[in-house]
Amino acid sequence: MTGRTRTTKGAARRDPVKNRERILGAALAEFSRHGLGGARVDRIAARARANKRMLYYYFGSKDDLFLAVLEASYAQIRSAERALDLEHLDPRAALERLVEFTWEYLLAHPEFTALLNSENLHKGRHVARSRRVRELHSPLVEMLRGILKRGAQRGLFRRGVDPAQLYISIAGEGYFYLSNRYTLSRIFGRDLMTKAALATRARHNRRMILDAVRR
Amino acid sequence: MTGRTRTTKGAARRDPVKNRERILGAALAEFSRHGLGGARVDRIAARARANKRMLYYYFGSKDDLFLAVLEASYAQIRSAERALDLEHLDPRAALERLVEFTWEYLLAHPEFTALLNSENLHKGRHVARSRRVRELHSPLVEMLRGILKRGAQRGLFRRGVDPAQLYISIAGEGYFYLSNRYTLSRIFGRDLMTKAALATRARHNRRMILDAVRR
Amino acid sequence: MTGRTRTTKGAARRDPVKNRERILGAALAEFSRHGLGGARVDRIAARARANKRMLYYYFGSKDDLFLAVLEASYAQIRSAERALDLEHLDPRAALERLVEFTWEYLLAHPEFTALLNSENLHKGRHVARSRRVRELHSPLVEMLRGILKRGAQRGLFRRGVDPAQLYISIAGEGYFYLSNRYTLSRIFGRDLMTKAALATRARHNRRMILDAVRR
Amino acid sequence: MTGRTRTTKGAARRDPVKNRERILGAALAEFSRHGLGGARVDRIAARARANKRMLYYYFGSKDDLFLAVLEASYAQIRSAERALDLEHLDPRAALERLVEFTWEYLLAHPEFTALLNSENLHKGRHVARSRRVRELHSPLVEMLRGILKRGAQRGLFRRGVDPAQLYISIAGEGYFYLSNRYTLSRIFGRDLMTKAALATRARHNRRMILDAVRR
DNA sequence: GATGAATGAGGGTTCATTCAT
DNA sequence: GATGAATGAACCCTCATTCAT
Repeated sequence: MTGRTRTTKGAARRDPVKNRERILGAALAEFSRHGLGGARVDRIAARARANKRMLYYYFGSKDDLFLAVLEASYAQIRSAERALDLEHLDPRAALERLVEFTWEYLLAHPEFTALLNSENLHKGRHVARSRRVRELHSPLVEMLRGILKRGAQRGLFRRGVDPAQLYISIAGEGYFYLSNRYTLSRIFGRDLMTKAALATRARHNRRMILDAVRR
Repeated sequence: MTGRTRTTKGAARRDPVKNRERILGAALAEFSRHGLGGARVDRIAARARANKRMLYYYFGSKDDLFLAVLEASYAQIRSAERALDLEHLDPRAALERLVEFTWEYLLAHPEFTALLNSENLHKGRHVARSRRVRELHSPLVEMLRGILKRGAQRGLFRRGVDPAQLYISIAGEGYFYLSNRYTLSRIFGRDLMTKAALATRARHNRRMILDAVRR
Repeated sequence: MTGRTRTTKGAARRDPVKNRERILGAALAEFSRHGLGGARVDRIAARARANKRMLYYYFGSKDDLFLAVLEASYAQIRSAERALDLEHLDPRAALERLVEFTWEYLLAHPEFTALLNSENLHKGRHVARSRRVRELHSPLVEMLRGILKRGAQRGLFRRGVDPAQLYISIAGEGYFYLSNRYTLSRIFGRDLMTKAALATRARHNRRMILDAVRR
Repeated sequence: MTGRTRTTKGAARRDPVKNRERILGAALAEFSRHGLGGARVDRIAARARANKRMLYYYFGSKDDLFLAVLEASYAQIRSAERALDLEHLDPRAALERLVEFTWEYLLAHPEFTALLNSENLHKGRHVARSRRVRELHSPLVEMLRGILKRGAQRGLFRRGVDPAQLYISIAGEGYFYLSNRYTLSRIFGRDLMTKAALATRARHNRRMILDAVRR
């Protein structure tokens, strides 16, 4: 008999924080792989090495869990965006960096795209009740506003570009290509996800956005 | 055949073609509303005023039905694309028309977007086994190639624009905005689907694409 | 345009007798492979290259079809039994021949065994309503009676052997071995259906029966 | 633990062992009555006063449940066989006892016969994947071997009788008669299951087997 | 005789969730 | 905090059968 009276079985027991996090991670994987409708509570619990009951204990319901996953995903991308340090770059370089960041984030986080598609399929009914998501507006729009302003002042960019519209274009360039990777690859008859194809697309994106602000 | 009465109970009986079509239409609605995983076979049957068994009689399985819906949707947009008559327009007008068409099609057919998202969530496993989808490549790429060529010859456009990449950008501009309408509206704190917002976006799209080919 | 106005498609159409027979043969295969409960009307129709409706046209129902199959199977074995010509053999040889015939028939017609098992699972409810089956009593019992009598008269066999009981033993020797071939092979850990194993069993059967009538 | 009341609704709740056993018992009844194909999961659940879901919780699938039933049935007969105490009996009495036991077991447990028929109809595909069934070989063969040896040593039985073949004959004598009780009764035109008929058959069996080992 | 289309009931199975401990 | 056992509704699919032609 040691001081431990309880035998744990692999997963960290009696560590609520880690348990919660493991469930959240498992849920992210499941929801992004199968969508909200196709996700299975059992699989989430199994993947998290947690009791199914715990899932309800921590999150209340499948829908609430989905929202929690969404919020965590938004928080993560916002955090990454905030880490961008563009002020010291010249406007063109800053804009390029922003385009690259967006592309690379979507490329590295296909779960995020999948999650957004699920949420929009359900008419945004989860984010609608989330104050947190509402507050997690992207800092990129404001960053863009600053870059555009600096660029215009220096005569590099044309005036009158709407940073919100441009932000949507920046995201859209990557989003459509990456989210629809399978159908597009099938229709074009070639793999859009090869290294070469991705590099080509990244170049195209940069050019598209820079051309959009050209004088 | 005279006008003999028919004892039907709502749906047109003994009209296989129409019954099949009704099922397909109901399935399109259901799949685009709830995704593949969330779609319910019972609801499709009910909406089609058909016996649930008929659905399997005609299509074999839920997955096969989903593929049939996808194929029909692709066929429809391809048909609409083919109806575009751009050769007689000057290159700039032709390009604008093409951008407008794409935007308007996505706007008018949100089911198509939803369907594509579902299919890509499932890694394109349905289109992968469809020869028909493979053959239904968009004529827009070739149209674009022609427009770009004419524009370059006349000195209106720069040379070297890849029509496939540009096609993806044209689609992407509208796709991201419309597909993510709910989350974006929530995050921006304003309705992106008002008449005014849509008009603004349409203008932005046209300009983006025209700027991309500018010399 | 030839004299034929109707195009047939493989199966002999407009030949009711053959169609009926093909259905019966397909049903025999299906029922013996899957049992009454596991048999599928669709598979029978497909195997018979017949329209499913025809099956009902000819036989009325799945149960009636099962009975028809049973009756045909009984008729066939009775016919084979009747073809046995044992009168001119000496009693021992006649008895051996009868044992061999029974063993070989069961070995060659596993469907018959399967059918009987199905029918007995259902408490004989099909044969109960069949006058034909009632009338198709085996001639073997009478043959046996004759053989036993001749053998006893010649002092070869003991008196008082009940031909009905002996008939059941003759059948039982083979039936249990062959009907339970899979479970027995599994439990004994060896294949009971090899040529050698079958020969050994056949020898054993003959000896068992001859020993049973020994003085 | 005091005598606190429990709110159950008929079946003993929260007693996994008993619930599992009740399901197994209900499944045995259903499978032996209707065969594997004809058995209904709903009926099993109803008979077990259990939720249909529990059946899958405990056994995984209908097929797995069928195997569990088979294994339990084999275990039961093996246990009964093992309880036979034949060593102290003289060889002839021991052999008679063994024949009687087999006959009486089959007579008392028609479900076992029905189960075996079902399993063999399906080509033994369940027992094939069961290690447990493989290990549950009958002790009767070894018992028989001992009896035959003792009998031969005392000059009561002939030498060279194969205990495995004889075991199959012992079982076969009863199996065919009892398993085919309905068809045989119909064909013979008399009830084979009356007390008198059964006694006659039991006598016949004993004699058959004893004659088979006679010198 | 023969056919494709249609049907309602029910098949086995799985769902998200909650109970009792 | 944590767990195995339990639940009813609903899932996709298939059944034997019949309709209209």
